[in-house]
Amino acid sequence: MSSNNPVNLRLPDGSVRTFDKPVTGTTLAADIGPGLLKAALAIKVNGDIWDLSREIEEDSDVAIVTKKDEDGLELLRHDAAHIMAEAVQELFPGTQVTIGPVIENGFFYDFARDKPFSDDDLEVIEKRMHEIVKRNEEIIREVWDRDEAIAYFKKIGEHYKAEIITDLPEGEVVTIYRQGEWLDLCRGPHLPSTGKLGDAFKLMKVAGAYWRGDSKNEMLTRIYGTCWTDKKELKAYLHRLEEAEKRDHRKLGREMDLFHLQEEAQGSVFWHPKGYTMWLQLEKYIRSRIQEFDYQEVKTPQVLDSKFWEQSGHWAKFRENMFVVPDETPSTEEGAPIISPDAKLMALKPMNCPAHVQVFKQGIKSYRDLPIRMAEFGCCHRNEAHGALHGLMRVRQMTQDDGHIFCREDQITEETIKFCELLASVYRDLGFPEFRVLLATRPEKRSGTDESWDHAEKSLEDALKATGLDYGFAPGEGAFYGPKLEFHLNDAIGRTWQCGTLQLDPNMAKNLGATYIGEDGNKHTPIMLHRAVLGTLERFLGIMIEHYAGKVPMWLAPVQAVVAPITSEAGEYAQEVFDKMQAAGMRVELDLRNEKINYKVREHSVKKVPAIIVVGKREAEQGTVSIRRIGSKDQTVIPFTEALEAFTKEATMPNGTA
RNA sequence: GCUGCCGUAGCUCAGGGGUAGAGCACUCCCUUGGUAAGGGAGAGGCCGGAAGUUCAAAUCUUCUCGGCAGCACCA
Repeated sequence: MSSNNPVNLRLPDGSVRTFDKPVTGTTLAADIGPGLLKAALAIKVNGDIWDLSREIEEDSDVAIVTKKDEDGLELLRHDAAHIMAEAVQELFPGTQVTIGPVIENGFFYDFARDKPFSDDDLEVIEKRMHEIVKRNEEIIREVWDRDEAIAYFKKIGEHYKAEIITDLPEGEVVTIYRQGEWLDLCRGPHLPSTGKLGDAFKLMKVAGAYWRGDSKNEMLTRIYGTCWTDKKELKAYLHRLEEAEKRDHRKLGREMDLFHLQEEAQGSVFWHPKGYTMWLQLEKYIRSRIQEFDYQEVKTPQVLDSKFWEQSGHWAKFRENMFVVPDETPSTEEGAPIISPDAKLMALKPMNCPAHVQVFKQGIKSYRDLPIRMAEFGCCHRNEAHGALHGLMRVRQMTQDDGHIFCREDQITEETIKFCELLASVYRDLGFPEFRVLLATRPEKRSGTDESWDHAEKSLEDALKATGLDYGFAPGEGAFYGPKLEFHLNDAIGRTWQCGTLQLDPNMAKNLGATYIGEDGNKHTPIMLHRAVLGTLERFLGIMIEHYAGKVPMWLAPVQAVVAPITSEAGEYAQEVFDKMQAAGMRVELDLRNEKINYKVREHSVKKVPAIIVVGKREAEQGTVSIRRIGSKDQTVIPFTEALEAFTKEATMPNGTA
């Protein structure tokens, strides 16, 4: 078998096969067996995924990639994007292609076209994709000269592609993939032919997306698709999506009668009694937690003079997100403008920090006073873009579980560790043992010098390292006054939302003239740590509703139990049970309606009441209750006194507060 | 804010150039029924708003407001 230039390929099981040159992934797969040759999508060479047709020149560790591998699925999705692009360009000549990456569960491709695609186009495109798969076009990798490639794409009117190649780092190999008549610039790797994609894909939706993610650039039209290894998985995915939609907090909010939104107060929540009960419970819990961590709660003004915001830097960096309020008596004169053009301006606070600095500034502070941990359930208003609003997750009026830690430079690490400790234990208590941490660095629009940012970013990262948490980066995502840690949680359909945050701010206290007297007797500017554990009560409740699909823990549930007699015969006993539970401090309802027990059970189940307590003649005679828990079809019959004890225990907050 | 889609009773949705329908919810009546919808009767909308085309518009056109998804922005 060996010859002058043999290539040794070592398989994952450790066995080595030797081939004469030229050798490719296809050679290897064919050598192993016809079944694998058919299933092969690509080959992993020393950890990198290569096309099957690419020649392997040296001895390597290899593995054939099939659909069953995670890498294989990614290949399928990537090729689905390419095949979609081919279909689009066949059907809509003149459309330019830009980028088409793999994303979670699928792929997308951004196109430039005068008229954006509509939902109706998707069907046609999808049909053509299936045809391209049937054609089973061979996919061929070619290495092109950079300048030739640029010239070529310019010539055929693909200006975005030409721009992409132009911006490739020097020395990067320009590879082109050909499938049938069509070709695209791509790093690869790809399947050997379009037929390997199969039919487990579906185009999902059209959306606009800015070229290079910048709203100053032109908007492209993006087509999203999903792609799986087989139809069964595709179906399962679509089913999962449907199920997730049932957990949408906006839907559950209506069904459970928690809150509503209406256009006269866009982005601001009307909390109903039940929703506000949850709010109050959560607030009570977090309040007791911050007390435990030595925070002092304050309450500061809602409307402040614009000159105040000028000082804080908000006027320059944040004004477009602020609600401005004229400080003037509105004119009642017919036809006259309500507010004169030279009215003095105030603004609703978008953040609590400048107000907290004012509290700090009252009286002289010593270094011995630090750290000062000031907390506020601060109601803030931000004029968010219409398109950004989203149920409870993104609102215009929000209540943060805000806090500012005024500390010395040398206290940053300890305070960061303490905060992360608090946050992690709160998240654990609330059902989120896992969360994502990101370090967000300096944005384009910022105040403060580069030196102060260098320093702030470094000390925040050092402090973060000291917490031992795993973290990633969010470049350019910091607040305008400082870098921040972001703590993210997911909603029902996997979108991630920033909840908790810790922001290191070396600038604001200085801008607002806050100082303390140091050990040396001189004035120093305190460091401010802006921090929120939940982030906002609105968003966090939204996340919790989705996380628990409405079936929140009993301590948080607006109605903890419903007592439902089977017939009026047990009405008196039901009343007695109800009274005792209420007297024990539980949020309980009594359902005496003349309805069948089936009907009552169904209704309270839909409302996600944690416990339905059914009582009939038997229970009345024996002093028991029949308990049906939400999410279960079983019932347990136990003595009422026992049940009450268990319920009161369960209704206790995670940290033991009643 | 940008792109696409959508906007009919409280909710979910059907209809579609000749002045509007279903199920659930609501009100009343019958039913006292053992763990996710018992039966009957009734009330409720002028079809997001404005303008236009037409003998005639919820149905077509334009504009506008709002919702949803994505993008951008952000807790």
